[in-house]
Amino acid sequence: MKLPCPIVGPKPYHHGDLRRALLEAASRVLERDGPNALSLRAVAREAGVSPAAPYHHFKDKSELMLAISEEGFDQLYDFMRQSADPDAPPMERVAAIGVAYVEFAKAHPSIYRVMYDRSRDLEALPDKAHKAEDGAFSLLKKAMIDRGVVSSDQEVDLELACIAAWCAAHGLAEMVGFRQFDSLKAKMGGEKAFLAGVLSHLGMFGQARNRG
Amino acid sequence: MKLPCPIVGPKPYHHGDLRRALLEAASRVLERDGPNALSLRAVAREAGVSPAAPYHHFKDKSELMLAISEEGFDQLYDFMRQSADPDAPPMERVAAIGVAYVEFAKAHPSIYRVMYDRSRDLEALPDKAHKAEDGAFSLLKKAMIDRGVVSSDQEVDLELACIAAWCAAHGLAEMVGFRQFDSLKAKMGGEKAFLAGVLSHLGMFGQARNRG
DNA sequence: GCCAAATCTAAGCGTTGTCAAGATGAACTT
DNA sequence: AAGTTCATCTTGACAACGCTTAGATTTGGC
Repeated sequence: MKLPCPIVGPKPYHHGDLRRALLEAASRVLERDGPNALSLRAVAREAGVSPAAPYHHFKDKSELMLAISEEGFDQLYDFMRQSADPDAPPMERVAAIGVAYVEFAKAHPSIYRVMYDRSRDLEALPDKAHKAEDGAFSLLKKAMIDRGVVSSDQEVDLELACIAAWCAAHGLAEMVGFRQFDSLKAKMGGEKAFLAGVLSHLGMFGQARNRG
Repeated sequence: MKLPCPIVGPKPYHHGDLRRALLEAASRVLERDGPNALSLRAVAREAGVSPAAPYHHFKDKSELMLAISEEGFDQLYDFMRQSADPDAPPMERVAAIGVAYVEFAKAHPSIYRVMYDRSRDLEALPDKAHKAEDGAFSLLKKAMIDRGVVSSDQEVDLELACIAAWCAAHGLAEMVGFRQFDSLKAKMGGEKAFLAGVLSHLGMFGQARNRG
């Protein structure tokens, strides 16, 4: 019984494309049962294959997780790009990128967990996400250049500004859901206002900083 | 064979104080074998008891991890406090707190991992770390007040500034070790300069922002 | 049509978190 | 001082996990 899968990549043997199917199964498990339930066996079960089948497409569990993580970074980049209107003023564009980053993490918390669990294990972001010419990092870099944040040492300072922005967005993305902030969110009239308020305090995102 | 443990709390029965011993064993395992090796059984093994013994002191694994996490936040606070000279200018004090935060995470990466793995699972920081009158968060708050960052809506804006700072420090702490930044660190002449550079871009830490 | 390679299954190893049942020994009662 | 109580710890077991090996099955190339 061969599954009809006309858009086959380099691995259209028995199953059709088990590698692709596993990644989609993983995504389903992640959305349904959360990141703690994402075991290699659970993914295989969800895809309808034996627990050992994934080992023909991924060296071990951590390589599967890495692939899931990389897909997540791709999706994150897509969302950031489509949120950053290239015709908008650079200031707004940078802010839009920051908001998009945090909103993605909030909309897909399980994926985001896996993305950074892997990155912390490997002590690096996926090269695809960071180095790629059309990756998320270079999107931010271009917006930063347009905004003109550089000072004396342009090359280094630009890089630093982007890294600082990424770190700030990541920290906020991981902590924005913490219950300690609930009362403040309520006091501000919603999480959206809270988010904008915090971002306004983070240098590179904040045109709102001198509004008070 | 009773262990001599004169400073007994409410549980000085067979072992002496297994709860304390387990936390110390966990700390040893963490430093020696890293966060991925921190299993309930490994901790019990390190403490020299059976795998089921911890269940008389912790409801389940996640409660053990939470206790470890809370101890970590205590240590973090101690380090932040002793790094923030109360007689220093408020500006420097805030910056010192930020540097201390990141340096703690860098010095004890395994503990820091457990601290935030638990927090993410529970979607909250330990109440002890956040609410306590003498906790790390209120230390930051006081320094922020002295520095005078508040704008129109003082109460809310102060809270936002502290949250933003915490998020930024956390993001930086988790990402500062990523290998993608190695070349930039080298170009800047060391990780210390890199760290200061990034912090200077993060609004609430940066008196260096207008130095360029 | 056949062979070699690729793919998947079956079975099993060692480990993990967790639980129920029993052994142990300190503390309280009388 | 003996016996009871009860928190503490051990033993043994279970299901689920990551991973490995051996074998069955299908595919593509000759």
